[in-house]
Order: sequence, then structure tokens, then C-alpha cells
Amino acid sequence: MNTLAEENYLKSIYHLSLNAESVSTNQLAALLSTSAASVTDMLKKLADKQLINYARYQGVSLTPAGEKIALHIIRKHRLWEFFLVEKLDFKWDEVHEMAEEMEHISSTELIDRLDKFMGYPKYDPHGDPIPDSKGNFKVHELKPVSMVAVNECGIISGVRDHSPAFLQYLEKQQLTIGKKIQVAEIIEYDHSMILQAGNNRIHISREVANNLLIAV
Amino acid sequence: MNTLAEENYLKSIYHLSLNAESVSTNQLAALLSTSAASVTDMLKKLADKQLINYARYQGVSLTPAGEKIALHIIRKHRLWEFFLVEKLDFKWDEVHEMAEEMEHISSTELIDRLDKFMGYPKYDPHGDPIPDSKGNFKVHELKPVSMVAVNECGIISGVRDHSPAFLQYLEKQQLTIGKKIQVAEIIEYDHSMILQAGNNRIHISREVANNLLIAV
DNA sequence: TAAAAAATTTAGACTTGTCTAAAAAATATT
DNA sequence: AATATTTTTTAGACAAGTCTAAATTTTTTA
Repeated sequence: MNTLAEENYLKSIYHLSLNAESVSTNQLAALLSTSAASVTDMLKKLADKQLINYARYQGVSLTPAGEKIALHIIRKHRLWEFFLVEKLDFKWDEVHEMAEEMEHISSTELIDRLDKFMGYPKYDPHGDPIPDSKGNFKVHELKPVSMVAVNECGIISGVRDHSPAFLQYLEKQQLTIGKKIQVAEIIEYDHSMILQAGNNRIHISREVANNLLIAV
Repeated sequence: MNTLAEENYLKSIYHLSLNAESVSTNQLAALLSTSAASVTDMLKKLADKQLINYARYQGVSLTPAGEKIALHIIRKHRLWEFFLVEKLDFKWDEVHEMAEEMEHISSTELIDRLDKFMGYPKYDPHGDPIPDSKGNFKVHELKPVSMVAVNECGIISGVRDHSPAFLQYLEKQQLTIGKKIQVAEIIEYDHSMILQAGNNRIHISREVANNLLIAV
């Protein structure tokens, strides 16, 4: 098995790879709150284990073996988040840190039974897809509310910013996963938007609209 | 917080302290499958942190602060074991290793909510008491079946040997927690015993009788 | 395109937790 | 009580993962 540090590197490489083909040393150092030198050391180790493609100064990407491990960790993280919210009544902004520890529990049998216990959920409390036991998941087509035209409707289905502050703000505005909204008005001056959600009109900034994702 | 290694030492010292006032370096080395030299190193560290009473060559015991931490880890271990058996349908002989990892999840709020979710269980799947959030628990008066007189009755309430082999054997003989039994006969020659459990007569060796605990 | 800036790697060191071998202390034995 | 045995500690070393400072490579910019 891999160490805790190795698992965290693989997971971070996976997440950063979603935005770009290859991931840089500094990106990893920033995300993991560590030094670039430490990242280089670990990249050599992961390359030796054939979990990443790495050439000096060239950035890294996951090999199929590395991606498989990363997806398994993400599966565990998201299933535990689902458990914490659905069974233990935590709020969606409270679960990340706990899941960050729980994702390293090693038993595969345990996580498969947890999956079954909860009825094989497809999405975690933030709308992120939960890979199945084979690592497969479907990304639903999402776009930021900021890209939606006036009068268009959609279902809130994800967030780009997972910070507690943002999640708490959304909760307070009742902009939670599954809610149907319509873009009522766009303020040209600052690109802020007024959303219609049931009988409520909610005014959100451009920044919020950028970080809130809907399925149309 | 304490490291994983520190937590495991505290837990081991607690368990060994149940049989004797003070715990020796070699006892710890054996239980933790490590060298006596490593144990000495760690004891110095724990003594610096005021979690144990330690004087060279004199053995160790937990301070109140150390005991509090040990009991919290044991609480987490036993609650997770209960969860695994009651909610995820694992057998009582399968859960120890998993709980061994899960007991190090740090959130106290999480464990308190897990406790509530399961209805505040008092005993884990092996009959061991689960400390409450303040570290309190009641030990019920148990004695090994080997100490029970002929014709006496009792409820199976615990085990002294937690090994999967022993637990599987008991399960196969239907000698599980909560079952009412009566000592039907004691074979003088080898101190083996015949138990009456409902309509079944079960013949157990002296060794098994020694490791099976009942409340009378 | 050559110098400057930024990104990355190397070198050397530190901490944690472990090890083996040797020394010291405690305990048992004759 | 003196010696032998066992237990425990000390000494010195190692691997993992991290650090800072310096060197190297790549990228940017003038």
C-alpha cells in the first residue's frame, strides 16, 4: 500500500489535472502547503513506483495505475461526506476536513458496504460525482450560473468553490443542491444577477454566479 | 494532538494496565511488535508530555491525562466496531483491523454523533464496554465459564480472547453474546465442560471455557 | 537573442519512529 | 553474597518526509 503522503499527492495531482494536461511542481506545492523542493522529492518517489509520468522540469500526469488509486481515494472521500451529511446530520460545509482523514481508511470491503448501506449515491453533498467501485462515474454537464442567459432555468447541481464560507453563504440564500432557479435579470454594470427561486428573488454577485453550477 | 504511534502506545499501556499496576517495557514491545529499545524511546517522549509516569527500569503507568486520551481512543474503536457490525453487517471477527484504523479519526463531534446515530450502545460486539463521551463506562461483573459450577446459569457477555479464530469458533458453536447457557456437566479428567444452550448441548475445552465470559 | 525573472531541482540538514549491538541495571540463582 | 541471567537503556544508524539555501533550467521580456 501507499503512505498517507503519497495518497495525498496522487489525489492532488488528479484534481489539478482536471484543469490542465500537466501539473506543475509549484501548483502542487501551493495546494499541499509545502515547499517545491519537497514536491520534487515526492515526485521522484511516485515516478519510481510508476504512478506518475514525470520528467525533470516537465510537470507530471498520472499513469493509469496512479489514476486508479486517486479515484479510489476520491470515492472514499465522497462516500464518507455523503455519510456524514445524510446519516449524521452534518452540514455540507462541515464535512470536508473529516472526510480528509476518513478517505485513508484502507478497507475496500468497508467502503463497498458503506456504499450499499447508503443506497449507492451518485453525487456527494456538494454535487461532485462519486466513482463506483470500478472507478467509473458520470460527470453531468454543468455550467456556471454566470454563463446562463436571462430567463433560462436550471437545477443547482454543483459548486466550484468548496470553502465553508461560500457553502454557508449559499445555504443562507437557500441556494442548495437540487433547487430549481431561473435567471430573472442580469445587471450589466457589475454582471451581478437576480435569480428567481420559487417565490424568492435572490441577488448574487458575479463571483458567486461564477462558482455556482447548474444543469440545464 | 498526538501522533498515531503515541496513540497506539497509550492504548496499549491502558490495556496492559488492566492486569497489573505497572507495565513493563518488554510487555509493550511484545504487544506492539517492536523492539524494547523503541519502546524506551517512546516512553521518554510520552513522559515529557506528562501522559505517563515513567522512571528508568521501573515500568510505566498512565497519568490522568494519558488515561483520558486512551479511553477516548478505546471509545472510538468500540463505537466503530459497533457501527461495522450493526450497520454494515460485518461479523464480529472481521471488524478489529478496520476499527484499528478508524479509532484515529480525530473529530470528537463526529464520534459523538455516531454514538447518537446508533442509540448510545453500552457494549461493543465482543461485549466490551464503550466509554461515554466523558470516559465513563460500567464494567459488568463477568467471570470465565471455567469458574462456573455445575447447574449454574448465565448470559454470555464477553470474551478474553479477541482473535478471529476464537470468535469464529464461538459463532459456529452458536456461543454468541447475549445467549443464555447452563453448565450441564464438568469432565474432571480434562476440565472440559458441557453447556446447555436451549436444546443444544455443547462440549467445550478448558481453554475455551477460560476465554468465554458470562454474567451470572 | 541575451539578460532577467521565475520555476524547478539538488544539496545538506532535521524530526519521527524505528532498528541492532553494546552497556548498564535489576533480578534470580547457586 | 557473588555470579549468572534477564530486562532495560544507551549509542549510533537508517528511512520517510519535510525544510532552507544554492544551483540549474526554463520562460519571459526588453
